[in-house]
Order: sequence, then C-alpha cells, then structure tokens
Amino acid sequence: MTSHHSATLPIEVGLTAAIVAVRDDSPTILLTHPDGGANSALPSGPFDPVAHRTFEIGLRAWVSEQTGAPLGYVEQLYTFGDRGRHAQASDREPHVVSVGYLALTRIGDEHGAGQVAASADFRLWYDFLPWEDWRGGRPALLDSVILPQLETWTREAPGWGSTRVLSRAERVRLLFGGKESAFNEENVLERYELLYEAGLVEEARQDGRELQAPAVEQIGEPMLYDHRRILATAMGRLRAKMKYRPVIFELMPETFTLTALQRTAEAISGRHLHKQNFRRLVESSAVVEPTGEMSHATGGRPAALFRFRREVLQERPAPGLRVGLRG
Amino acid sequence: MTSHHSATLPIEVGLTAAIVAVRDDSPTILLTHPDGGANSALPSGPFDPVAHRTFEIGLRAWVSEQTGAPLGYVEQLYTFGDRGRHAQASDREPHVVSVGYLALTRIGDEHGAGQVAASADFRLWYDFLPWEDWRGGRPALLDSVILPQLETWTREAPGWGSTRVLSRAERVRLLFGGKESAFNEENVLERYELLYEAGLVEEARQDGRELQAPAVEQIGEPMLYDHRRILATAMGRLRAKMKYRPVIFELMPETFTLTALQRTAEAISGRHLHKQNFRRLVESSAVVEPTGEMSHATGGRPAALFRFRREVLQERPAPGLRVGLRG
DNA sequence: TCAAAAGTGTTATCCTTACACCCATGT
DNA sequence: ACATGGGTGTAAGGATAACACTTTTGA
Repeated sequence: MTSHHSATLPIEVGLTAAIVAVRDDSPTILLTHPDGGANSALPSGPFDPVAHRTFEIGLRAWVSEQTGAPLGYVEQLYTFGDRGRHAQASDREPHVVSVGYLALTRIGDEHGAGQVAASADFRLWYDFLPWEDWRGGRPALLDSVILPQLETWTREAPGWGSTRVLSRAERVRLLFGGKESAFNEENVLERYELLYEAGLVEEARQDGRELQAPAVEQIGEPMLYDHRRILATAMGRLRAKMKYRPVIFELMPETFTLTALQRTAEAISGRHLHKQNFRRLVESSAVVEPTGEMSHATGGRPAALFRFRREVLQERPAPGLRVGLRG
Repeated sequence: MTSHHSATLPIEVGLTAAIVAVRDDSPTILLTHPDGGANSALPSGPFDPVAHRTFEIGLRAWVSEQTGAPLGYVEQLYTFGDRGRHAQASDREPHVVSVGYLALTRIGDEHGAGQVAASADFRLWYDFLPWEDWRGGRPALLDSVILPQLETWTREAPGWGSTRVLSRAERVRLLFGGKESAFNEENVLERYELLYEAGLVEEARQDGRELQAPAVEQIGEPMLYDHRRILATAMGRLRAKMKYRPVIFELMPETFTLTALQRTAEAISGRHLHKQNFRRLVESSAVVEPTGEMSHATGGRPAALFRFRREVLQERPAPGLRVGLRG
C-alpha cells in the first residue's frame, strides 16, 4: 500500500543530531546558532534520498561538512512529526518531520574533533535540562522552583486519579521523585514533556500554548524548534544504553584511569556513583584491561591507565557498565 | 535550520503498523493483501499533516478505518528510509519513508475487534520469522537449513575478525547462538537483517541483491516492501518491553488464569518459561490480583482467575513481567 | 607530614534459579 | 483410581550495596 499514496502537503524530512562529547568531566552537546545570535539549535539538515542512500549516511555527511566533528557511534532515536511543535511561520510552508539521532564524539581528539566550525560550539547539556543533574545531590531548583510550580499545575486538574489514566499529581510524583518513589534518571524525555505540558518551558510559549499564570520564570535554557525535546530523548537513551552496551568508551580517550571513566559515567547518568563498587564492577566485567602505564596527573597517588577491551564485543552479548542504583 | 530546507525529490511519509494479537496461545499479526492475492503486507497508510495532528492520531484513524481493529497500546518503533529497501517501481516515484509502529489489540473482544475487514486477517507471526519460535526447543530449521547456509556465507569473507568490526562468523554465533553463546530472543531485527545480508530471505532478491548461489530455499514467508523488517523490529521491541512494562495485559482478556498469562508470555518471547518461577514472579510483583472466580475450562483442577491491577502504574516505576533466563 | 586520590577486603541482603512436592477436579 | 493441570515451600548461588581500611604520591 505504502507506494500508492499521494501526499496532500509537501513533507520535508529533517535529520537532527544530538552530538554528545565529554569535556572536563561534564557532558556537552554540539550546538549551532542558525540566526547568528544567542539562540541555540542542534545541527540539522535535510534528508536528500538522491544524494544519500540512508539516513545515517546523510547525517554523517551533513554533520561532518557543517561542524567538522567526526561522529563515532550513531543511533536513531525517534521521529517527531507533530504539527505545532516546530514553530513554523505559516501553514503554507512544508511540514517538517524530524528524525532525531544520537551521536557520540570526542572533543579535541587526534582525528580533528574540537576543530569544529566557528558557528558551532559545545555547551553543557545540563544548561538546558538542569533538573537532570543529580551529581551533587538533589538539584536545588527542584524544590525551589519546579515542584512548587508543578504543584499549582496539578491543582488545576486534580480529580483524574482513575486507574486507567494517571493524574497530574501521580505523574509528577513518578517522574520527579517524592518520598517513597525514586528519581529514575532514564525518564528524561517524560520529564521534559511534562514540563512542556505544564507550560514551564519556553518552547511551550513559542508553540502557542498558554503559559501558566502568573508567567513565572522559565526553567532551563531553551532551544529553537523542538530541539530540546530531541536532546531530552538523546539523554534518556544514552543513560539507558550505557548500562548494557559499551557506548561510553566512544566518549573516552584511548587510555584513561578508572576515576576518569567513573566521572564520565556520572556525567552521563547525572548521578553520583559509589567508587568502590564502580571499580569492582568495571574490573570484574572485563570490559577494560590495564595498559601497564600510570597517570601522574591526578594530584594524589598515580592511577593505573586502562583501555577498552574491544574483544568483549565478540565475547558477551550485553557488555555495558551495569551501574545499578548505587553504581 | 530545519525549516529552511528545500527537498530535491518528493518525499512521502508512510505510517506502517505491526498490529499484534494473541489467538489460541499463539502470537498473530494483522495483514492486508494490497494486490488482492497471496502477498502479505502490514496495514499502512500515508501521513497527512493537514488531517492529523500527530503520527499516532493518523495511524489510529487509518487502521481503524481500514481494518476495524481497535488499537490499544501504540508505540513508535523506528523510521526506515533506505533507498533500495522498498521495491519502488522507478526512481521518478516519490521516495517513501516508513515510520513503523507497534500496536496491540485483542482478537474478538467485545469492542469489535475480530470483525476486521474482509481484506485483512490475522496470521501467525512465526510463519514469517520461523527461527524465532523456541517454545518447543531449538527450531529444527536452524540446524537443517539456516546455519548450513550461513556457514557458506561466512566462508565468503572469513578474515574480518579484527577487534573493531565483527566477522561474519562472529555475528552468526552471537545472534543465532552456539555452544558457548546463548540465543538472545530480543535480537529479532538483527537476525533478520543478517539473513537479508546473506541473501537468505526473499526480500533481498526483490531489492535487487544477489542471492546466494546456488539459489537455495528461502526461509520464512516473505512480505511486501520492507514490512517483514518492521515485523522483526516490532517483535524485538515487544519482547524487550514486556519485561519492564505491563504491556502484555493489552493482549489478555479482562480476566485470565495464570497459565493463560504464561502461555501469552511464551508466545511473545518465543521461549518456554518455568512454571513455578513464573507464577511466583507474577504473584509477588503485584501486577495481578485474584478475582475470586474460578475457571473450570482447564481440563484438570480449576484455576483461579486474575485481573491486571492497573494501580501498579501509579505504584511502581517499571512494572513488567521480569522474566529472566528461565522465567 | 599531611592532603588527596588510588586501590583492596569483607559482609549482609536480596533476587534469581532450581528442585521437590502437594492439591483439586473431571472422567 | 488416575490423569491433568493448579498451586506451594524451600534451599543454593550469585549479584548488589554498604561498610571500613590501606597505599602511594605531590606539595
């Protein structure tokens, strides 16, 4: 059937990439500034089926050309097609469908990353989703700003607590954590979408949604179009994936100390991890091997350097960093 | 950036649904026959952004209109856009991008399912991916047909065993299981794609790929376009998802026995599950509650009837059937 | 000598897996 | 009575989480 359709409105497929790297133990994301100003967007380009056989080929070519960043791991996230979530100028413009991708790279590695084009830069991803950074404990703005405002929002429609549909209050508690329920760091997208629904992020205003009255301070730095939603999707996927696939090593240099690996895992997961258990877990899982070299750049006792054991790809079906609740 | 593109070839977005139901303890999928003959395809329709605000709304409307099947759970799977995987008649036709969806429904429930249109029918999904059914132990055609042919294929390019890229033999072993390595039931798509690469499925021929010489028997019933690939994606996703989300109850009637629930879990996962552990796992996880009624239709001792406890959605973050290796 | 970070050992607890067994009903 | 499927108890093993402690360097 699929080949007999005739579209009634031109449709454009945009490939959008959340390109993640780690710098100084913090996760960053590659951004462009399409209007030349302060507004941020993800690198994004059109899919041209004539020039490129697959989405991924198109994406790699496009990103490489525009930002100079060499992509390692690339994974499709989700395809967003909602009308009204892309801030179109008019209804006569083509409808844009965004295929979101997660990509991993290294800043300043020998292959030429770090020399990204002048119009692109790496920014801390927690600038855009600050409530996701629990490395230093529960973020203060949760209790000072987010939960009070969500509280107001839940009171607007309190009675929905049927068993089929979750009430607003139940969604808030399940996603942002409360006394009994924990904060699950993988539900990044769900939290962002809830804040969008509640009118607490700038993008909701741009899409023509009513903001919560009184017009309170917006939470986290906004992005153009629906790109912050794609970033949230990428963050959630990466947090889940690193537990069962060794993707984190795409973000590490060739050799690294176990502490550096732990800092990267913490940067991505947004959680503090337990040092001793993390080390034992990593060493016992055979995903790394010592190089024999030592790093003296640590400030204290020199640390042994390790490298990723690529052979685990052949040995084990799901070799990730199985960081549990306490890592 | 995304809104400034100009496409060079018309692009069409097709919404394609793998609609799953369970009949007589076996998983089935809803199929259409676009050419009126024996060839099968998944229900599929164009996305029209004017008529439908979101993909999901468009998909529900379209499937409901064409097949009469009421969809319960709906989830986006993946977006396929490869040139050359959709059997287009010519290069002048619009390029088709398929957004694949997984949907769950019930056959013959009181809401009108089962009365699907005459042009649509439910077929066993293992007819199309027979190597995925391990309920009765290791499928015979693995050793009689698939592995011998893959063996030939691996010998065509044996030397690739670097640490960066897996060799053909390593991929076969990791995906289809061998002496040391187990068969992971979630990697449905990866197995199908490997068989496609090896030229062992009919779709590879239709897409113009060279089939393995001598032209050996094809494995599993083919589908039109790339729809068997979407089915494989759906099967893998459902097998993974049912372990941490209570999606399986979308396939069950309102009340059911624990054995019926186990048969359904086995139907989806394609594995035999351990009875005692399955029961304890289910009962202790509080996802079901006894109705107090008994079923006398079992042949032996009457079985207690249970229902899904929808409250778990409010209580626990990840309430699935945590079936491990032995369930 | 002291701060700072690396690195090791041990134990309690929970979850998974496996095995053995009893119960209630229809024929 | 016996076949058939329903239902329960318990113990071994492994993984996780939490604890306390020692070692090695640079300043």
